[in-house]
Amino acid sequence: MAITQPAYARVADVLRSRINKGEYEPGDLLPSQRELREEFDISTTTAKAAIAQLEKEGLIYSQQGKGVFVQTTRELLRYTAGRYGQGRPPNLTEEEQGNYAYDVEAERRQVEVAAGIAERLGIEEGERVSEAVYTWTHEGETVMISSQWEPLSITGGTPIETPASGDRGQPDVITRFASIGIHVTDVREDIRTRMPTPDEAHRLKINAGVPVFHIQRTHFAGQTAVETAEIVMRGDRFVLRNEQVIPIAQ
Amino acid sequence: MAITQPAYARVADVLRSRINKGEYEPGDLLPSQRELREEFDISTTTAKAAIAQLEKEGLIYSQQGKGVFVQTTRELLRYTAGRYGQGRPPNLTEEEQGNYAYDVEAERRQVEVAAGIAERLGIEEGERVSEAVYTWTHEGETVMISSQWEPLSITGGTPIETPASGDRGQPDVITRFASIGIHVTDVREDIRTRMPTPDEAHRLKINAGVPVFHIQRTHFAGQTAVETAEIVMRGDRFVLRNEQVIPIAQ
DNA sequence: ATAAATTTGTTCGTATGTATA
DNA sequence: CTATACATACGAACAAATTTA
Repeated sequence: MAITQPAYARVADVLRSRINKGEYEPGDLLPSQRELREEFDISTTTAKAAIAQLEKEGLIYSQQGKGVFVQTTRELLRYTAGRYGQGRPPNLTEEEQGNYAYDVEAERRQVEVAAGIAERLGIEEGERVSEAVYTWTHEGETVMISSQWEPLSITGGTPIETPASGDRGQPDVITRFASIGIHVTDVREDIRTRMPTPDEAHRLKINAGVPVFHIQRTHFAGQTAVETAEIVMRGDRFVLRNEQVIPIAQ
Repeated sequence: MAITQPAYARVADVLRSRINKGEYEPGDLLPSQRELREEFDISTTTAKAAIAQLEKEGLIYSQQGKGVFVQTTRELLRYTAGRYGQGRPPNLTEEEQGNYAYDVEAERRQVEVAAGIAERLGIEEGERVSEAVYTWTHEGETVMISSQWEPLSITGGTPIETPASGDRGQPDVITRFASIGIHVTDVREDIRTRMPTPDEAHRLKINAGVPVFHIQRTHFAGQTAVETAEIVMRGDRFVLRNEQVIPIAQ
């Protein structure tokens, strides 16, 4: 039971319902602050507060000099779990295949491992690891950034010492390690969601009100961690899909 | 190359670095707006802008009359994919087991199915379905809300016509359907992240700057969808974990 | 190509309301 | 009851980005 709603909330409600009814479609320009002042007989401050409210909800975003727009949420499909690093899922339509056409830029170096990563790899802090930083773009848009670490005690001196990008730009950890006789038995992923850091928001050109997926992934060969990665994905461009086949007998 | 940073951004940077350095810990009270005005020689507006910036990043939240606090991010572990509806994962520590102690409140009714849900169930809009709405609480805190639909053309007249909550409050779809001779073969989940709607923010008592996981799950028996659900989880309380076992032979 | 107009971004100051200690 | 804290709201001015004339 709201006693009396603040003016900015009332204006936000009206705009939100217009968006939900489709009066303003994704990408459309919303009324300017001046128009809101006149239509609702409110001050600049209140108009800005209404805009800020809908920005926090991720419904709209504003651009200086241009105006306020309804968020677009073009989604790419991405498979989680066993699908990571194993290329595209099977049986995709042509349109879906386009969604898997990434461009990847990579930077690779050898460094001393930081504490948190060392723990995930089960090695001592300061040990040498290969580090690779990837930037994934789709249709000119940066949609994902990731970092990857592998202990040089495992890959050092082998042909896979330097992490490589596969055909589709997707570094296939399992195949790479298999090539030196190490068979990955498990992949674990912890998936979180949060708002981007200022740096991430800048690199991913994320609009206000858009969260990110943050995935920590580790490949295991038996009890030994052979690779771990941090993956940050735009929350408005990805759907993580899990498909699990249930064994027939209980 | 930032030419000159706005005053509010500079203040936000200082506060953010204090939080990251641990000078303010989760739950701690930050300086009041009056103190910020004095410390940084800024106006009310600028102090509020700095606070708003860090709220958008999900680092802090404010409470009228009390002050501004560093966000706490107590996490519950939750398994995705095949784990849904199959109880707790095995081999949990005592602490982790506590994380699975949910209380569930359920409302159940029979309704005519809406368009979107009908499509996912592969039935006609307006067909009769059972609908169940669950509210999941953990230590007195609402952490998840979900809705579940099953076609009455499948379950109507059977002992499982009314969706039931299992031992741990987790309705076990696979076991329930098995009891009437229907064997679930696949579970599909599409996982999205977004900011909560005002209604969700209210029901989940979510602080500013905290996104939610939004999961659409469907259970299939062969080609037939037998159940579908919408699940909304607090993004600051859940980690979705995937563990995938890789077959030995390629 | 330039200038003017439009729009959002930043910042100031002030006043009042509401929740909490 | 009082003081403190954040929330809401008004008005004004200038800056920065963009569009329009």
